[in-house]
Amino acid sequence: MFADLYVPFPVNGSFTYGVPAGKELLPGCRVVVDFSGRQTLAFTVNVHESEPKEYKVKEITSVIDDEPVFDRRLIKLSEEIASYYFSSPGEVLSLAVPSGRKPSGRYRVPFEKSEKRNINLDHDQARIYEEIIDQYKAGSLHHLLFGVTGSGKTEVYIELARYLIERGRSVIYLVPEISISSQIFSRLYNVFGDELIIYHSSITPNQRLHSWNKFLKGEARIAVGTRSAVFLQCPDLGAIIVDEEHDGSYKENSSPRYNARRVAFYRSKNEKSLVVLGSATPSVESLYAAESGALKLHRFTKRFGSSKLPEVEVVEFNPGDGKDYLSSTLKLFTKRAVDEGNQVIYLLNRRGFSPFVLCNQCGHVVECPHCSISMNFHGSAGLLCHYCGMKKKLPEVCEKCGSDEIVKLGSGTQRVEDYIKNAYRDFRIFRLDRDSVKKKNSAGELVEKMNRGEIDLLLGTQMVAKGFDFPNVTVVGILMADIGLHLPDFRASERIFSLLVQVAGRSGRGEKPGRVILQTLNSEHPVFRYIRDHDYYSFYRAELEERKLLKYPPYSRLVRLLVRGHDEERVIETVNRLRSEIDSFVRTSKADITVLGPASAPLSKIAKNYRHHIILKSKNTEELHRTVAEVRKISGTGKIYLEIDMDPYDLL
DNA sequence: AGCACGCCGACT
DNA sequence: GTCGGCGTGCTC
Repeated sequence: MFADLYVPFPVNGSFTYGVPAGKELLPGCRVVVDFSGRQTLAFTVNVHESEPKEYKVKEITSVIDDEPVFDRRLIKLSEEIASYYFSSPGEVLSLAVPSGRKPSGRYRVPFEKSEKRNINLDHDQARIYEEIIDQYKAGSLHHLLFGVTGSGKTEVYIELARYLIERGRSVIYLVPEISISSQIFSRLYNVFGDELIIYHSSITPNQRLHSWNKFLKGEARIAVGTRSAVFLQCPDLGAIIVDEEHDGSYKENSSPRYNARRVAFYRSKNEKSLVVLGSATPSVESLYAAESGALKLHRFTKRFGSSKLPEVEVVEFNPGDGKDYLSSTLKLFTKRAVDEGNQVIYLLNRRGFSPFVLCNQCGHVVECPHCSISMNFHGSAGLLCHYCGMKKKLPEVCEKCGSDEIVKLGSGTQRVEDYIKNAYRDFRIFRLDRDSVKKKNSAGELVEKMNRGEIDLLLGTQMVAKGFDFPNVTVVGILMADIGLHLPDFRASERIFSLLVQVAGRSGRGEKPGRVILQTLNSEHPVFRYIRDHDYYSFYRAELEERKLLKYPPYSRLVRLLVRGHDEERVIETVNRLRSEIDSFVRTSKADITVLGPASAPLSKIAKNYRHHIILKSKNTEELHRTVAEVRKISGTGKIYLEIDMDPYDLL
């Protein structure tokens, strides 16, 4: 017996190994083999009796699974995804299939199970639910739910899932990475109980395998998870729901650089399943697709029940470096809200104390020695690089001129936490950011404390913006709305717009009306006007106009070719060679492709790697693919690496 | 991805 | 004359 295997390396095609005598092996099982001198995991795609003539086969070292953990559908999907993203099927499979060896460990839900709650859809929700079911029966598989924050998309997802599960089908419910701390897990658990599995990166490999198998066998019919849950196997896939579909965390940031949203459409094509995207701020691409008819658009006209959208006030405010972070308007509304027993959320989208440490004499900024990034002051933890994690002590004198006038500029959540604890002495204040979460299970603890009303003011980074549903929050303060708006990236406005709309939407979700105070250095900026007016469409139109002018998505497709390495000269030499290779291919093949660069990437150095990139733009996906396939052999040699990013999320 | 093979420069 | 840089190709 022989087996054709995919190995988790960027190699094309499968490799044939001998099955040990007396061993049973089925396609879909994982094995361990010696591949060019290394013991490696491999994936069985085919078992047969024909011995290869041209080479001598090696024998499989060991078989991991008695029963298959994937089938033909996942093999086909991994081939499609590999070819779209310039990866290999084995690499996709090693990402898709859990790495655990023995399925074990029930996943303990970190929350209490309440009795199953019946959901009553309101008029809007019921209308949209019926619409989707009708269109689904008529053969429309692709849908976009567009509803303001708090309009109750979740209930529609749940009812759709229930409809499909009752008909013996399975449902995958994707959430952004950040929502691990959100309440969606307990909410679904309360509806579906043991029919639900949870699948995200912070459960152990063996737990992942356990959940994978439950879903594979149909013992659980609904799976909620992050990006990689899009690959879960089941007997009959009914739908993939992509909540907060605009979110960047659906895009994988290392090879294979897939976008789970796109994978959902591949699966839909192969398995005839529904795809339901949903957002209060749909990505420009998705709304554009809906307008051109590729997706069915379903609009909620208002918030769920009696709650109204919060009133947004844009306040021109300059914190004047640490003198004051709060405008009098924000202070006023905050105090009033807490006095009335309500809760307040402040967003400050920057961690740490200060993003810059510099010398007042010569202006020298302390940078990470491995990245082209200023180091962030984190109080007693010293200096921290937010890109590579490098830590360093705060220098007592300037590294350059020896002056002892070291100043810290700008402000992050930790510094502002100190400030507001002083400003509101009797408030119970909680900080939520990556640094505070690391310490303890603060996310779960936070949700409980917020629900019990033991927190008056929650301050945090973008983590506070997503997935929380606290009915007593009536005031949201956005402390420095400008942060991130001017990043050199074509999606910068879109990211800030959706972040600010999301956080604004945390306010006034219950009976009481909500208010948002948006503090900015430039209240004239159109993005803030759109947010104030809850006017997604004007934002969208303006953004489309810009994208059209610059031929960015959705008017083109992008590929980013990034060359990186420790030796900058060789990086530049390689990227230049790449460019001339592209030019000559584009010239001879007459491909309709715009080539930008090479240029140093905005983050010109990360973790000792210098980064230079070339951007390809085209309407023609096939020509893009052919061009990249042709030039990728100019890949890194030695310690120079070429990263190919199809449909990049950012260009930083 | 990792590794062996193989071809041209500056050196004990 | 060799050591060693890195470009090329292979791995069942």
